Amino acid sequence: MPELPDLQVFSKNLNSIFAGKKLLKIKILNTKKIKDKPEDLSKNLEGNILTSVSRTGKELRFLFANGALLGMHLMLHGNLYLFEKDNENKFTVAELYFENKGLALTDWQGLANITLHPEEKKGIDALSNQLNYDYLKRALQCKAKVKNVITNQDVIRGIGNAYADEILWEARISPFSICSAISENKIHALEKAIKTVLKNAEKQILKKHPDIITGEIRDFLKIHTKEKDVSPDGAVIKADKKGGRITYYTDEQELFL
DNA sequence: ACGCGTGTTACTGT
DNA sequence: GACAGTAACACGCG
Repeated sequence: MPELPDLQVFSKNLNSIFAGKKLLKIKILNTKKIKDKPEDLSKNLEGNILTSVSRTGKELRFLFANGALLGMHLMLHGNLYLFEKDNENKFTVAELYFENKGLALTDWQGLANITLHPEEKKGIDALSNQLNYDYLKRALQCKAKVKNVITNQDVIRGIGNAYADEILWEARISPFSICSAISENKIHALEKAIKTVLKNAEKQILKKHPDIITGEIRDFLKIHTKEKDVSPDGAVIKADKKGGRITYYTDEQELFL
């Protein structure tokens, strides 16, 4: 369920809890989406000290002192739970037993997963300094719709359906705009909106739920919510649904064709 | 009760 | 090839 700002907070909190601790055991309970063999995971990770937990795109990364890197993706429904001795959570995909506490990854669909040594993806993280005007300008040299491009993880990593709507409203760009038609001013606005929307969301989440490591907080979203009928400036919020995914937008957003 | 909802991949269609 | 759209994954929640 979570998007980048949630994951950013989770990674900080997981880092506080587990960095410097030794992983005693890793157990895989659902192998459906896990390509690594359980014995390979054990061999590479068990007995090693966790150096840090970080986030890149929508992926969490557990770096160990021996250089091993474990990627974790929560997908739509992944949840993380701490446990003391025994994990009793339903739909557990994997369990990590650290010396101080256990961490369980659950997902009723079984789609959340972990990957040993995840490959470097080609997209740039949404909060990276490399995501500047020049990069966006180049990325937008195409005929696709802007929302499809900014949620394409091969272009920008970390922006999902909900925050894409928030960002495009903040930049006052219609999600249906054709990328190559977007003005330079609006590309600058888009760059700024990506940073401000995501960073502000992280701040809001930290303020209300400083210790959170799972779930999603989005009660501060301005546009992508069915709770609201109008934008902060009073424009009617419209919804466009396709394939079970909803795009929320208003006529305040300039449409480039 | 039943519609919703976040991500990714694989596939079809234009 | 470029781009859009949809199903599948199979539950809890209100």
